[in-house]
Amino acid sequence: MKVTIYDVAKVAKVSIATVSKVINQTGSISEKTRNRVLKVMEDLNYKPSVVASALTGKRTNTVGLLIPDLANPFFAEIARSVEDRGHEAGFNLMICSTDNDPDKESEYISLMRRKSVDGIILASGLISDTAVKQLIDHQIPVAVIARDLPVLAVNAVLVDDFAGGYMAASHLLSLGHRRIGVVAEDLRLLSSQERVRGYRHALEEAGVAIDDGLVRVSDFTIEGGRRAALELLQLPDRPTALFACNDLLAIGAMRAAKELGLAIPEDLSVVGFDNTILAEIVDPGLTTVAQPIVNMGRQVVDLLIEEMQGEEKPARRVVLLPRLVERNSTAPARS
Amino acid sequence: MKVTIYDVAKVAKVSIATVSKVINQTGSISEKTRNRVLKVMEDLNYKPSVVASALTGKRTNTVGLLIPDLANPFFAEIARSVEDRGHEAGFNLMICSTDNDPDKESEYISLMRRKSVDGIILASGLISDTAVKQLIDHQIPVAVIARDLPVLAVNAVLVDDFAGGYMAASHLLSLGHRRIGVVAEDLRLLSSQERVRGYRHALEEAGVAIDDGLVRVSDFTIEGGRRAALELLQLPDRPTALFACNDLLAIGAMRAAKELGLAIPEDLSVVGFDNTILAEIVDPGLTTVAQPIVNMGRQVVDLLIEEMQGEEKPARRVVLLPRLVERNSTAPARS
DNA sequence: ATGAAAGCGCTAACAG
DNA sequence: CTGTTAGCGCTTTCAT
Repeated sequence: MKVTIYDVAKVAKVSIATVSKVINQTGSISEKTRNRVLKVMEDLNYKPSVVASALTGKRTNTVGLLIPDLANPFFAEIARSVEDRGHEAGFNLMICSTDNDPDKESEYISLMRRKSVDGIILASGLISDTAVKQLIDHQIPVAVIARDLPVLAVNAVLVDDFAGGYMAASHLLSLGHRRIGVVAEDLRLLSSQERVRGYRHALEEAGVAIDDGLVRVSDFTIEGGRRAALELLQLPDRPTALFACNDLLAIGAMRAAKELGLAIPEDLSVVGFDNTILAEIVDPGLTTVAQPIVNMGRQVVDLLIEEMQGEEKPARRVVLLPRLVERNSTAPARS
Repeated sequence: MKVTIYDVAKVAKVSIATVSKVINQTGSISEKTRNRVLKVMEDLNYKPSVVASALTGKRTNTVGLLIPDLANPFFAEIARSVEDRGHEAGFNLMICSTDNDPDKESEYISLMRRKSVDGIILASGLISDTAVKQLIDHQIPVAVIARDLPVLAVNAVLVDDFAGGYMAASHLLSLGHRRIGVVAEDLRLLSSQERVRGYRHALEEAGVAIDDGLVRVSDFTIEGGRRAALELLQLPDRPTALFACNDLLAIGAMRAAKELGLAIPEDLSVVGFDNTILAEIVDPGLTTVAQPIVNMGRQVVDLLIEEMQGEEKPARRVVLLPRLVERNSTAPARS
């Protein structure tokens, strides 16, 4: 059978309270007793039950992480950085992939509550405001990463998506491109809207007319990016550059170009977003707007921890600046 | 405050036992009472505490997943497939990245026990036999994926690594290559050894002399693969083909080739292992030995579930056959 | 069909 | 410094 605090107490000839105290380093215990208890715990290979201690109101030392898709390198990298920081802070991650499905999101949030996680980190997209509000109302620490929930007072860390879109477009403009297509993610995501807005702003600023036909909405997959790009590239007056709102889409766009016999960057420039490992690996290397993933991971965890410690600070939004990483998928427009 | 079973009982004017019974669909409850209780649970937005119910001996509906690195696409894909199947079966994943560090592995295993997971899936490499044996002794369901622990009676699903290595080498041999280098993973991993053994076997069978200098051990990173390949490619009589024991290493090898001005596949053929998304994305497309990741994920979960249901079947090893996916990184050797 | 009560393993007063 | 005891929220006999 499982060895419990009672077993330890019995063998060490003390009360369970004493054992509890040495486990938690609370109260005051004589050196001698402590060592005896410690030894017995060792001998019996005793592992205090987190479940039991949680029931008395202590932490579970696990936090939930909701992301759209673990198999998507961007989110896998986010998850890893959150995990690392979490490990330092002493907790584990319960990870759930939602596929950006609001039903799954609600289901998982509810599940996390039932499992008494100490907090929840949200990277998944469409979470309904009410679901999040419920968490807040129930005092469950929440922090958001790589997504914005502007209406709610929630701790969040994200990049300036507007600036990112602006940087991408400006880069292409500075290379002389004038017809710049966009392969956007699901526009229900605020971050997507912002990226497109940044793009638009750059164009306006440069005095380039905006052609709404040049913006195509896609899903989150390479295949989706490919299809959207295919449409754009078969337009009568095809764009000479494409801004894809994430690296996966950008790769799909590169595929589309290849199919149509367009060379990158000679015939078509492409810029992505995220700077995942994929951007580094495709050929030609993908010029992309980098999110500081590791840093973002650290920061959400830190925000969450503050919250878990009950500090009643007002919610903060940490907005990091993205950075353009130039590789070889962009070049001057042909004159 | 949190709403408990007592609150529900009070409002519904029944005992907590009755509420418990409607929650768990046990005992027999009149239609009328059931509906009343259900309604109250709804109204109060009551969520039964998994922690409390676990303390009474029921499942936590969470299983631990130990992998080397969540940011590694192969393991991220494994994790996702395990998660999906787990979701169907009603449980969540607690995911831990171990970096193949035995200390972390033990630490995490111990932690999972403290947290009363219902079972553990191991994909991490070096887990000491004693750690696993402890789990088995304590009747904790364990299943292994993509790794072999041959000494122990543990449920496992893995590909035939030997066959995979053999396929990779045979493919290169059939293209006329005779000097075939190997970029191996950490040889403490049985799977690595097997892949190399398969390679050796293919060479022997083909009557090609084996040159141990052609096998370089690396870590799990692109950079490691690059370095190892660089050494191999600078050998006086350099290999015309490379077998890299995973896709990441293969990509490193491709980088090395590029640095040395070698064209792939004209000057150098490269084959990888795993068939992650990376193999599809690099240019040229990487010929690689595919592991049926999704299928593997399903199968471990199913094995684990059998175990959790207490079926005292002897441990099974499901060995799947890998499959060579030919892309454009391999070509006939120059004559 | 329903309820009373004894735990599950641990924590936290409180008493001594 | 150490022990007694009352919960934490739920499950499960066992009565009724």
